[in-house]
Amino acid sequence: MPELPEVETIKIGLQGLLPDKKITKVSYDHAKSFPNSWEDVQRYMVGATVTNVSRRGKTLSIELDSGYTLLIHLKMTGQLVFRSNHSSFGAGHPTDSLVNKLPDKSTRVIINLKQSGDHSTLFFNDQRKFGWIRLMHTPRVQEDSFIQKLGPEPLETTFSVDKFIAQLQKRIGSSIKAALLDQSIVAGIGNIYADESLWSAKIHPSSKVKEISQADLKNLHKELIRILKLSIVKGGSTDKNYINVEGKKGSYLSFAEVFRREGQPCRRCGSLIVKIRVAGRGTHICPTCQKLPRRGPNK
DNA sequence: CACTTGACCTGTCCGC
DNA sequence: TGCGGACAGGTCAAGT
Repeated sequence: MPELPEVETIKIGLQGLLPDKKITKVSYDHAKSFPNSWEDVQRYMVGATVTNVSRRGKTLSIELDSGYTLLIHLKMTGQLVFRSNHSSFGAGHPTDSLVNKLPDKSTRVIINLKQSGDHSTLFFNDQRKFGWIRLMHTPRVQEDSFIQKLGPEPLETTFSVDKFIAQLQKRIGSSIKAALLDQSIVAGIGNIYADESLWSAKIHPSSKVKEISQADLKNLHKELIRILKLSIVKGGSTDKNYINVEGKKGSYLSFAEVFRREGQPCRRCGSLIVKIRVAGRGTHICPTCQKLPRRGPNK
């Protein structure tokens, strides 16, 4: 579910909430959502204080002063929601807020926190159970195979056009959509931002990487960065499940040009947006703006 | 080897 | 209203 802008929004939220809070209790049952042993959780997590929160691609890290780190991937339906139990702590939440309904049947992990007398709770909810939290020794996070495979961060200044094009050479025969979704090419792009950036750059998602001109790839690089930044400003995209740490939805989708806009007019040319299937994923395009490079229909 | 397709889960929506 | 099937933003193993 969450892609880079959503995870970044969550990271920013947690950065303002978690550091200096001490973990007092951890409740969990589903082994796949949180595979660490009860003993390890007691030893390295309970009693530890949060020192930092960071993001790499779609992965979040919550660093603890015990020398351990919680590595978190939300996959499709994961949510991290924070609730302060201290009544004078801000205005609180509306009574019908999702925040007040937690825990619920999708809650996989509950982390209780404390800071100078103020109690709070971080809920990890995940309807489809694809997401995970892993407690690991901090020095080993960088060597973790999942983290190691990740490509460059698209919002870092070192992510140049040349870097982007060089990365894409690794998937030269794939469709550009499959290449964008490959986390080892560029970290953090998912279905929404792949579709949106390809529309902006007027590239058909089924185009093979090798068929796309340098000029178009250069443009795609620019549009991708622009869109990711814009989405972060808008608090990310909420299609069905995504909410931030306060339980609030993101607003980027109201700015989306193609994603979930099938049947509606393209804002550039007026043609109706259609939904097709590329790289096994639902894919939204403007059939007029995004033409396949020469040769007939795709596949 | 390069690339594509299911499987992992649960919930929802759509057509009959 | 009920039921079957398709589909959902991610990733990896298995398949071509």
